[in-house]
Amino acid sequence: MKILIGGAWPYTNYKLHLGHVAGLIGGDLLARYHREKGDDVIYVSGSDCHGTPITERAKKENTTPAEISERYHEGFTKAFEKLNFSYDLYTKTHTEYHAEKVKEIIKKIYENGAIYEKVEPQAFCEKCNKFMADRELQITCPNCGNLTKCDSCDCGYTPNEEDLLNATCLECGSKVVQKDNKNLYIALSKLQPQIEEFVNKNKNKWRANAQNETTKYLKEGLRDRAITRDLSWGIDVPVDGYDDKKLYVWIEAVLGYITAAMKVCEERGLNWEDYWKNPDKVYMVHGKDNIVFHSIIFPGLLLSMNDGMALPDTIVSSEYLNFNDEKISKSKGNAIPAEDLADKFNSDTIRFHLINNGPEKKDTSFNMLDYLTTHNNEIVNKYGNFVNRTLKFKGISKIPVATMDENIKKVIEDTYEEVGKAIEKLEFKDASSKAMNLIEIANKYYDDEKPWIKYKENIDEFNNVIYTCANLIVNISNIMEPFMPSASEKIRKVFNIEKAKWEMMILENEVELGEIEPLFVRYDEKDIKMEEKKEEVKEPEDLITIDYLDKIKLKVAKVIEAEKVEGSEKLLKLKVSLGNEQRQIVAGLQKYYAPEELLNKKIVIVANLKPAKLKGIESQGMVLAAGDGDVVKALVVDDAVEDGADVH
RNA sequence: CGCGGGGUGGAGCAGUUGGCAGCUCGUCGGGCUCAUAACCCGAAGGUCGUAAGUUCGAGUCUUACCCCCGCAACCA
Repeated sequence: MKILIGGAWPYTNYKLHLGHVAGLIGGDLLARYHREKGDDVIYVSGSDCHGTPITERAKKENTTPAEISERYHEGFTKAFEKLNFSYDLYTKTHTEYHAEKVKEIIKKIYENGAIYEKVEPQAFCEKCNKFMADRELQITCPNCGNLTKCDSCDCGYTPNEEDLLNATCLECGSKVVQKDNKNLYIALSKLQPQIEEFVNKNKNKWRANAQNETTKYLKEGLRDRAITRDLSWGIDVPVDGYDDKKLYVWIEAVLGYITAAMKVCEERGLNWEDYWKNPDKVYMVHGKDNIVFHSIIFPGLLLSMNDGMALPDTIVSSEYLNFNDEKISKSKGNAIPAEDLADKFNSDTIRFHLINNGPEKKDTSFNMLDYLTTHNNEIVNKYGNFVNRTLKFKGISKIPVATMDENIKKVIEDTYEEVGKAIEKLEFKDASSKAMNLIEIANKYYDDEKPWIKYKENIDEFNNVIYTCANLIVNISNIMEPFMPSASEKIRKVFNIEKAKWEMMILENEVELGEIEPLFVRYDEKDIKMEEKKEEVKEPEDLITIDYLDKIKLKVAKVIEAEKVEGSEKLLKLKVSLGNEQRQIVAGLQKYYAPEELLNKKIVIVANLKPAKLKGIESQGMVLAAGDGDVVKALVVDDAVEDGADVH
């Protein structure tokens, strides 16, 4: 069987966190399972490097989008390695190869007539000389009165077209104008019947959330979507007249499933078309926020290629993993970087815990204490200990070949079947529980047979029991391979087994037992206490993240008026110019400056500090100053710097 | 009346087409000594968010309400 598995491409503007892993681990589970079955698997993914958020981030950090995305791409790669993801290729969208292949595909779709040009008025900032996306604009929300980005307001209001007429550029603050802009659109509306047919055909193979979400969009009727953006960071548009634009990230990122598979095939001397045009199964593994891109946009592109491409028949979309019952978000500071956790704890048990407690059908919550419980009480105690009590049985140095218990043999066979079935039904939690169940049965068998008594009273019976237990271990390692690959590998080493297989394995030769290391090491509650504390504090007091720094908007302001505040010994009232706006600021500088001393100086202010009233006078910012005691001086900037300039 | 997901023993969850309410952890009691104080057995503990309805029978279907969470499409 030819199996294609595509894991979602994580976006390179933040570290890979446990939420991502919880959604993606299913892909690795499927890949390892199918490989054990002897299927021909191509499992790919990569980092999504392009798009607006990365560009914005780069600007703020005064670096290049390439630097930002590369930094995170490296982190992602390491995190996946540490968690034993078995991608055939983990690449990124910012490669020559991907760009070239994407351009070929888009060109083909354009030539097929499924991509067309449309001219529409769009917000344009004359000062920045560019077209603006909604998220790059701001307005005063007509609903709550606060300043907000134009894609949506915190109060829940979504600005409409009329509201946007008054929008200002988030970057320079000037009012935007409407100007005709041309973009390429993909004609999804025409594909409605084909996509509906595709969805209906595969409905029962998808996770329920994917079915629901997709049906919702289909019900509303598919809309054509722009596939180009006014950006400088991304993949060039392979159509004349679009030199100043790039392809929309989602369009090119999903094509990564194809380009990465092409690359794998190229390296292995295979024909990629054998896979993408005639696979037995195509799995797409991602979180619920990615559903429509995989269930509508990507199939839309595949159909538009009009080239016999297969469609993703199995959509494995997970819900969200929360942390301590809160949504994982970087602003809350509770996004545990996957790499850090993998460094400090056991990657196998992290995998197992995330699968066994994963957000399969609804959001679930992760916390360190639960993880510790899974690690110690489930895996160390049951799995680790079963292996240990068999292989380190006092007094024996080898496992003899004897007679296997028939009941146990049957149970093992059933477990292969049931766990396999559950995995194929995408019920990974159930699969993990059933696999674990075999280990519980193994421990029970051990206790029932009492080998420590048989060892003294009946050596033949003892040999049968210990041989049966050894066979249990070997088969458990096969069944657990998709969940906990490192432990399985350790077991294979002891038994000189080359490869995990999804089938009954019976030992044919006696096994010499050398120095056996424990499969897992127990953690103390103290180990995680440290972790939890650190996470709760979010960041140590003296270290802030770059994200935090981004929140503080520092600007250069020219003092145009300065006077003492009536009835105050400390305060000065200043009027400052930020170029396009003026502000009133009350600062505690009277002791250190005569008002006229400050006039015309260029100082630095915190521009987004919540306004406060001091002595009844509103202060719309804060002056930065240095020193304490008798010497305090405002930060003065060179005259060459423009009023209102960002400080970074 | 924007859309969606969810509320099941102390905790985390499973309950497919309605048919005596299950699993893991934790708690309590007992057993064992091969093993990483691990393993095995037994027990306690739930009026399945609330109210009404359909049905011989509802956690499972219908309606209303309460509470929690997520998403509102040029945002990955």
